[in-house]
Amino acid sequence: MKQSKTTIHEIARRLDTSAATVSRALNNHPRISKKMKERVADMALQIGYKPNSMASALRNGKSKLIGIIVPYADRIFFSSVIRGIEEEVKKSGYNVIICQSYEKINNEIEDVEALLSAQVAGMIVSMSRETESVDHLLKVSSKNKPVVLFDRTKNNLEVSSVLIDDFQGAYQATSHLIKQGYQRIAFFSGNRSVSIFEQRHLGYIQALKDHHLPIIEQLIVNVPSDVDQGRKATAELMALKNPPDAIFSTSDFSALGAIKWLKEKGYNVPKDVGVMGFGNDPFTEHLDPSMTTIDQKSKEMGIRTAQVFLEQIHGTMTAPMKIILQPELIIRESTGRTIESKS
Amino acid sequence: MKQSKTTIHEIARRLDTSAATVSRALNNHPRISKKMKERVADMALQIGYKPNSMASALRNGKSKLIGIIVPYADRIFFSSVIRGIEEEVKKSGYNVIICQSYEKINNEIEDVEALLSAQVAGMIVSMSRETESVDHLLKVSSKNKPVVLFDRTKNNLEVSSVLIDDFQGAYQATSHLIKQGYQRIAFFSGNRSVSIFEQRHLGYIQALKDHHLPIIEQLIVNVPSDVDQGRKATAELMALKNPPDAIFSTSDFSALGAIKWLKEKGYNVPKDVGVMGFGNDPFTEHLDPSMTTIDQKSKEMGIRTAQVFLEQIHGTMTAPMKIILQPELIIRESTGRTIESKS
DNA sequence: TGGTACTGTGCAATCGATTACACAACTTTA
DNA sequence: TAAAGTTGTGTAATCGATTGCACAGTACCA
Repeated sequence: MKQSKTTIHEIARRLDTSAATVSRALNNHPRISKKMKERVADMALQIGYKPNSMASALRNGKSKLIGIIVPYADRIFFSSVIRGIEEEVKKSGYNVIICQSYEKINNEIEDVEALLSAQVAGMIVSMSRETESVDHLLKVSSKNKPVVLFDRTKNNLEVSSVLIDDFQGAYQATSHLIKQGYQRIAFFSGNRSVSIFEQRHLGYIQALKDHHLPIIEQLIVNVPSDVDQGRKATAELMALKNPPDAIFSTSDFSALGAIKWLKEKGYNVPKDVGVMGFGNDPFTEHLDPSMTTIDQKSKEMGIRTAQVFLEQIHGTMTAPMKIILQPELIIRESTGRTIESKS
Repeated sequence: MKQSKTTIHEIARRLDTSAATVSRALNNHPRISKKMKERVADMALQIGYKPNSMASALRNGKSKLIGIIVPYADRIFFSSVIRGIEEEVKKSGYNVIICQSYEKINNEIEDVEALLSAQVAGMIVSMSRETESVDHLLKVSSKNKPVVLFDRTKNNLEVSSVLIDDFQGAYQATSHLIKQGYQRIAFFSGNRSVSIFEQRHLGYIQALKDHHLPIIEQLIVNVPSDVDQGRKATAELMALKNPPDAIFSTSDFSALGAIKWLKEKGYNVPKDVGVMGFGNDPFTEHLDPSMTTIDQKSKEMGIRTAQVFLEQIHGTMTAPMKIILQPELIIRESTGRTIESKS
């Protein structure tokens, strides 16, 4: 009941002028007198005027909303990126709409439709595992709305992307294990059809080659990111005639499974078997032994992704760019075998 | 270039009818003939029409956007609630906008303004620690937009809220410790000015009383939710003449600090000292010993919060309601001292 | 002094969807 | 058969902000 409406028309009415003048005054239009601008500003403050962003978005076709699509909002990597994005775009007056694909391409497509319907200015996406084609995203960029991918991307895409250097991460991880004296390093690959896992695989291979270690196919296994799968895979590996003396997992969760299984069976981690994860999930720090892993710079990734997005918006859609962040090796106890302590 | 515009006017033009008819047809208006509805539906499909939700929101004053304000989007509890909310409201065609307050009241107020400006249909909020007054939220509900609080709330509020029964959670936790044979149970309280921590404190006290154990003020300490603070507090408690034989922390993080300190100093957890957390953060499961804690039903809380919100929207703002969820005691190793094994 | 330039403001259309009201054509009822 | 009701659709206003165009008034210039 206080103030029925707080629109520019209301301000205009009270100031006995027109809505056009009020609008221009608020937008600091050069042809409006200083005095009028002040009067408008005062009145706006007085009646608590807040612009209706939908109305202006409708009028000029550009909203201040950014759609974000991630597989799951409660996975620490994604929520951390989201945090970074929100933090960064808020400065420019944007808000973020979150959608979850649950790793399903159909949900992802529906989310894109819903976000287009909501008239977002553009989208930031980390693709579902199922996603093969990117047609649904090209449809967005063809509407002149920027699309920026992070982490989960496809190659040769006409959209920008922000990634970490998964090859480097895996390379550093493997090299670290080698320097610690491990010789038979098993590898838990993820699904190699996903680009990030393929890159990690290549980094692992390259590190072995560069250190003149043989590539043993038997030690390379496809393990989903899951504690129990990590357990199972470890059990199988350790049952080999020539079991590995270290495990490098592309996922912290399967690495956790490895550590749990090894501890249960009486192996000493890291003395008997070294274990290294990938992701630097918060739990890795608190394990016993604490887990060596690769930090993916998730919050930084969010910030950079947001920056790329804003550049695309403001720079009237410059050419797509690809930003590659360097991951960080986090050395902890689970790989802490110095060369001399090698049994 | 494909299709310049896909609006109801375009459909009307192609079907040689009016936008009004198209609008009615799409909304299944009873006065539109079956045949026309079919023709409109076909054409809509053909040109890939998607309603402009901003235009309709502008027209009828109700958008399909819900604002969510949390302290941090990357804290597992909040991201988990967000996940639940998104999952639930998506079914009704709503999207969620995420804002972070970073525990600052000023940010929270700004977020409210931004969300109002974005014309959200209502808000779901978990208040910052700093927040004392709720005026900024009443402003929203006075605009006839529902506000639902979760977890962090204030009493005697004219808005709905969804909480867990913190009193019960703490009561169960304390009782569990007592049943395990612990006698001198220390309590890491959070900031008691925050309602949830106050409730947990009361639950702890009541459990002691009901089991005829003394309340020892020395064992009740205010410890922020933080690993190092937990360490420090534990060190101080264990230096007492009569140190505790168990610690119940209102936060998993300070409980973690306790476990770490105790292990480092050679105490056996749970034999020498039992430790119990609150929150069921994912890391608690993977510790050694794994941590007994209280699950806060975060995803369920999100779903229930969303349901309450939608009821308020659709039920033309029924009276504010308060939903109290029952927490769940998750028994793990860190309190696994059976009575007979008591030294 | 007539003409050009600039300043400050208003009018009206626009963005896309919705809806009260109007009305024509047809059907039913008395 | 005239009155009343029903069916199907169109007209135009509306939500709030923006902006091209018009125009009045003043300043400046030759």
